[in-house]
Amino acid sequence: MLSGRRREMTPPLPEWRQFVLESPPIEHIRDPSPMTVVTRFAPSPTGFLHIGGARTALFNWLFARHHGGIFHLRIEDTDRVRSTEAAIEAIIDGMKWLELGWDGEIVFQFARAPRHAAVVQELLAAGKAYPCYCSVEELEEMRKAAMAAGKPMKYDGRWRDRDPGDAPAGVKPVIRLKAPQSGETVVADGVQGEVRVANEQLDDMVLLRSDGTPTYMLSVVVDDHDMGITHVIRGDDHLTNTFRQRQIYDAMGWEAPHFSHIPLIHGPDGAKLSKRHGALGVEAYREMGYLPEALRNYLLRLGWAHGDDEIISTAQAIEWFDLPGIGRSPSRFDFAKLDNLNGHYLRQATDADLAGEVARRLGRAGDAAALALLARAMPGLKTRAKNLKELAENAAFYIQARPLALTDKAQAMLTAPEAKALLPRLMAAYEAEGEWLAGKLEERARAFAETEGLKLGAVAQPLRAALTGSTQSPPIFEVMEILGKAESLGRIGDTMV
RNA sequence: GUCCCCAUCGUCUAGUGGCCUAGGACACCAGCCUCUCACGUUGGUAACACGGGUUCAAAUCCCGUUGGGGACGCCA
Repeated sequence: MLSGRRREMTPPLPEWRQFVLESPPIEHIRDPSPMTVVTRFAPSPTGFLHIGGARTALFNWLFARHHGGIFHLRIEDTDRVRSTEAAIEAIIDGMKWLELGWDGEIVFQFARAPRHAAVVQELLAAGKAYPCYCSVEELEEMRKAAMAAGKPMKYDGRWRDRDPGDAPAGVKPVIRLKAPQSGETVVADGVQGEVRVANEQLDDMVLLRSDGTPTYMLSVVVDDHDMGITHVIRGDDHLTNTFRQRQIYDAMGWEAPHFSHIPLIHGPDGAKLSKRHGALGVEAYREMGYLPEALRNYLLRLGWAHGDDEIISTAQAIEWFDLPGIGRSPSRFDFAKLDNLNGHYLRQATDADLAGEVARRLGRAGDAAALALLARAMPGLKTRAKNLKELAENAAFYIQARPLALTDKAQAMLTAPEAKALLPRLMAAYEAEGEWLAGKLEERARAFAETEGLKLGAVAQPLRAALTGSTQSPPIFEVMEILGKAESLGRIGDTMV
């Protein structure tokens, strides 16, 4: 494993750069203890950390934490064209926001390319790999012909046993694995069970590109082996890749890790997740006002179950998480359920934390007075919002400067003759109030309504419009207490000009 | 085209042959609470894709059909 000592020696560079500088690419970092569970999350930095990746990361993290093991983050940046630093940062920010901490330094796959190439040299020396000089045109023809003939689309192995002397001049070969041509390859999957495929279906995969860089198929195997990964938990889309990877493990005589392929997440329409529905980066969920603990709980329940339990704290999840609990069928992303869960965690959050978040969203981060006011208002506010964005919108009236902006409905209510007649007298009654407490204020409103021959609602609604600028708000007498006498009377007065 | 995987209420799921006239949660509908909107609470609608087997007994096991998904790159 990666040692803690190395971390202390690292220069003050961005955390995610450290491994690149510190790690000698050709080095075995296999954990000496075979009993320790080691998992990893290995995204490719070609985009943000999307929701499916976040769930994969969560499962790996939970599994490692459950077993007191190690969880690594590995950036699969071997595609130099599509990998970007912005994507790397987005992934790291996403992991941090979700509070999925990794152990050791981040492993950058591209930095280990020399090690990957060295493994291929071993394979070549052992006669388990060979150079192939096929052109992309030839390959394309092969695929077309195979499809037309109703056969699997694969490379036909024409350079497998050919004399290297036949090599066309000036062509750099790729290196392919000399894969078994008969029999079958079996994978015992932790989720899908035993899965097998006939080796005739598989072709001799490319290990090293003609420019000498390793392919994904090779890199994952070498890195997972070198990092001592014991359990690979990843998306279902890798299930068929596993057969090929298995062949590399076998060729090297390495023990393969235990695989678990979790079903993919689909959009609400059952189709592949697109940007239209859930395939947003986790930062988009943060922006929408979802809490990391809510998202974790939601993602956990999407594809994993522990009986009828729905609300599962992270501590509880670590205690309970296991492979048998993972479902085998794909699931759809459902914002309604996420909203419900988020509402739950929102109500659970402390008023101070919420006030801070709201103040930030309203551009009043450092405003101590606003913070204090919001914190006091939070109990009434947090049952009425399902996310932080909504919470901030609903809280805005508390800290807005007079005169208040009014919604159309509030405006209509205040311009109605009944209200115009009512408010001045009600205001006069409140000016006499000495104890500015919700209970007292309500008593006074009730008494006032009775003498006027009105229902309480007929008094409370205009009051609400005047004090909050809206027809919906927390209990209005609670609002008055929090706002204070001066501000309350001021707002009522504003409606009479 | 070839191979692989999947299939319980609208959605997430419980269920590992009898405890299931299928349970929970979200959503939805109705009631209660109530100064609005929420929260909370009570109740309700709603599913084992289809067809064959195996068995005394099948949502659960087997086969097929249909439907969905995934993989077949010198992408990851």
